[in-house]
Formats: sequence, structure tokens, C-alpha cells
Amino acid sequence: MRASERAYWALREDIVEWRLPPGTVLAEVEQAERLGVSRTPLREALGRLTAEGLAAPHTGRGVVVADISLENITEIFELRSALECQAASLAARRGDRTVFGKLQQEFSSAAELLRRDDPALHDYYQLVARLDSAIDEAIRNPYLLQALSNLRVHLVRIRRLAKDNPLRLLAAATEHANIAGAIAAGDSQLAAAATAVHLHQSLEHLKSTQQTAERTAS
Amino acid sequence: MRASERAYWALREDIVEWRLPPGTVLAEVEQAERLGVSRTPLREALGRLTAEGLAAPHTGRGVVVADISLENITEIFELRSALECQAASLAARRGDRTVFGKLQQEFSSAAELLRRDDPALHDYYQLVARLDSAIDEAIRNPYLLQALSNLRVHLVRIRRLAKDNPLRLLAAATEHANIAGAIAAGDSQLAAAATAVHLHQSLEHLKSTQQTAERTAS
DNA sequence: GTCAAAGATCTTGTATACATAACATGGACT
DNA sequence: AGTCCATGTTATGTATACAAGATCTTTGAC
Repeated sequence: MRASERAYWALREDIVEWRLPPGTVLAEVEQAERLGVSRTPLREALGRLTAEGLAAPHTGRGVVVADISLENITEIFELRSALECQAASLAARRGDRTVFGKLQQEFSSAAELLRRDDPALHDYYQLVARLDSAIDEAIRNPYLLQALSNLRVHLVRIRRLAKDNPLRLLAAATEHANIAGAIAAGDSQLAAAATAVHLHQSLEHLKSTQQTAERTAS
Repeated sequence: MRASERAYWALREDIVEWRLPPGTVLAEVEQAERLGVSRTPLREALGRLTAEGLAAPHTGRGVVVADISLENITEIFELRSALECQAASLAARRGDRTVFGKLQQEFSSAAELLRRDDPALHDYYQLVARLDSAIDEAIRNPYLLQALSNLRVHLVRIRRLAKDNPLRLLAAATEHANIAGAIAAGDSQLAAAATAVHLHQSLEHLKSTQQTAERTAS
């Protein structure tokens, strides 16, 4: 693997997992030494991170880890809504119905996954990832796919903020089942609507947990 | 201005203006010498172009100017529709109504601009650019804005393919007036709908001219 | 004549040295 | 005492040298 790739993924992980909190200055020599690469590939990594919005240029000198706040989250969801509703709509028109039919059933019985003794909820999140992948494949649109990928970086970063409680996850599973069902039925309008509902609920949940966290902190 | 910036904008212009046609290999030394910079800043420029989708990595060896076909155009418009409808919708909710009211009036009297003896239609295109800018400002959403910016690079590249005829431009002006009007009225649903109509018509026009061009070429 | 293998050559990937610009610090002047 | 300028320091921006990998060519054998 190339040094620039290693540096990129290492930094990306560090940012997404909040090991490098927002505002951290990413000095070239410092990070290059830390990651064991030279400045040239590290600069390439910083460039990619900046283009993705995980890092932001600092006045004149260097880059810092991009900030992310509750306001940002609302903005991210406005973009997410546009992209994912379109994606669901296209998937309903072009996707393989059997694939999404199967996913719908899996989500319908997801309560079992959530009852398992796995604090990381690995199986459940993998099911969600499979739905995302299925949609990605179904839309057959590299431009939309790239926009979704760019967005997901930020979503992963947010997920760390979300205190997933069992009730919300159960509701989310139902919403996901609805999305998969609409796609399986080839109903593009319903697929978009189901996605809009899901995203609205997710954002509301995020907002409330975030406010709770702020009250707790103060 | 930094050398990497110069190289980036020079290459971007060359690609967008079709001076570097799709498939052209962008060899580092060759382009570095041509643009009068060293390989380091040129690599940075190539990285940005690749991230934007104007260039694509070539198997093992360097990058080439990204291809763009009629199929791509349809895909680009699927993304465009998602982003611009959302943008129009948000602008209707948050924008300054007087600004868009004025733009609506200007588009309503745009027939005059189109009648002028300017083959480049500079004034008209500048009016369109002003509407875009007004929407960009009104949405107050940096994430959506960035997605729109990424998209517009490809749209500029496409515009070169479009043989704008006066009838289409006149119709487009009316469609733009409708969009501006809906935003000015604060009607987010109508703004999104008007945008969808405009994009649909634009794509249909592009498709027909493209097919004509293909028949002419063969 | 064709296929394969080895080497030459060209291109990219990385490291480092140098140039340049920005910030900080200290001193002098107002 | 505060501000402005100069100088030193540090970080970024650029160039170039070197390393590694890939492709193409050439040569040999079947």
C-alpha cells in the first residue's frame, strides 16, 4: 500500500473516531513523523481530507480538523435527504426486487438482532450497511454514488455522537424495512417518502440526544 | 498565486474547454513542463482534479481526462435534480424575497438580452449565474453548496456540447423566471417543482441536440 | 513465425533539501 | 505604556534527486 494512502486512512480514522478532535492543527512535520511517512505523501493525504471537508484550511498556515456542531448536523441532513431520497427513488426503478424483498424481511425481524448481547450491535449495523450497499449498486449512477460517499464520511463521524437507545433502533429497523419494501415494490415515490421519514426521525433523535448531552455537560 | 493553484486552474480550464479531450493521458513531467511548474504542485493539481471526477486514475499509470458521454449526462442530471431541487426548496424558505423578485423580473424580460448581437450571450449567462449565486447564498448550507460546486464543474463541461438555440434559451428564461418567482413567493414545493421542470427540459434538449450531433458526425 | 522472458526505459511514488512566507518576539520610537 | 517595525524562527510551498514499479522492446528459443 502506498504511503499516501496509509497516511490518508490513518488520519481519516483518527478524525472520524474523534481521536483528533475538531480544531486540532494538523502540522505536516508532526503528522508525518507520527505516521512514519515523509511530508510529500502526507500533504497528499491532507489535500484529500480537506477536499472531503474533514479538514479545513487554517488562516494562511496549515489545516485543522474541521469543526462539526449541531447546526452542521442539520445541514448535513439537508444534503443527505436530497441524495438518499433520490437514491431510494432510483433504486426502486432499477433495483433487483428480490434483493430488497429479502432485506425487507431481515429488517422486519431485526428485533432479534437488537436483543442479542452485543453492545456494538455489529450484526445490526452490518444489515444497515448491506441495505446501503444494495442501494448503491441499484442506482447505477457513479456521480450520485460519489456524492453519497463524500457525505457518508461525515455521517460516520456523527454516529459517534449518537447515543443509540434500543427503542430508537427498533423504530429505525421498521423504517428501514419500509424503505426496502418500497424499493422491492418498485414504488419510487414511496421509497423516497419512506427515506424522508427515516431521515427526519433520525435527525430528531440526534437533536434530542445532543441537547440532553449539552444539558448534562453544563 | 501558488504554483499548484495555477496548475490546477490551467488544467481544469483545459479539460472543461475540451482542449484536453477525454482519454488524454496527463503525464506528470509532460504537463509540469507545459505549465511551467515542478512535479510536486502538479501532482497536487492532478489529485484535486481526480477527486472532482474531471480526471480518472488510469490502470497503474497516471491519470487520464475523464470520459463523458450522453449516458453520463443523464446520470449527472439525476444528481443535479436532487441537489438543485433541494437548493431551490431551501432558498424559498430562507432567501431574501426581494432579491429573487428582482431576478424574476429580469428573467421575464430576458428576451431582450437574447435579441442582442452577442454570440456568446454574455449578459444572459451572467444573469443565470446571478440566480445560481443568489440560491447558493440563500440556502446557507456549506455541505449542499460544496456538492453543488462539485457538480457544476461537470455541467460547465457539458455546456460546451449544448448547441443553444434561441428558442430553447427563451423557454429556459421563462423556466428560470418561474423558479425565481417561486422562491420569491416563499413556496418551497413550487420552487422544487419549477426546478425539476427546468432540468427535465434542459436534459431533453441536450439529448436531442446530442443525437443530432451524432447523426451529423456519422 | 510466435511466444516468452529478461532487460531497458519511462513513469510514478517518496524523501529531502531549499525557498518563501507567516507568525512571534523583542526593541526602539512616539 | 503602547504601537510599529525589524529580525529570527518555524511552517508551508516548491524543486529535485532517488527508488520502485510497470510497460515496452528486444532477443532467444521452440
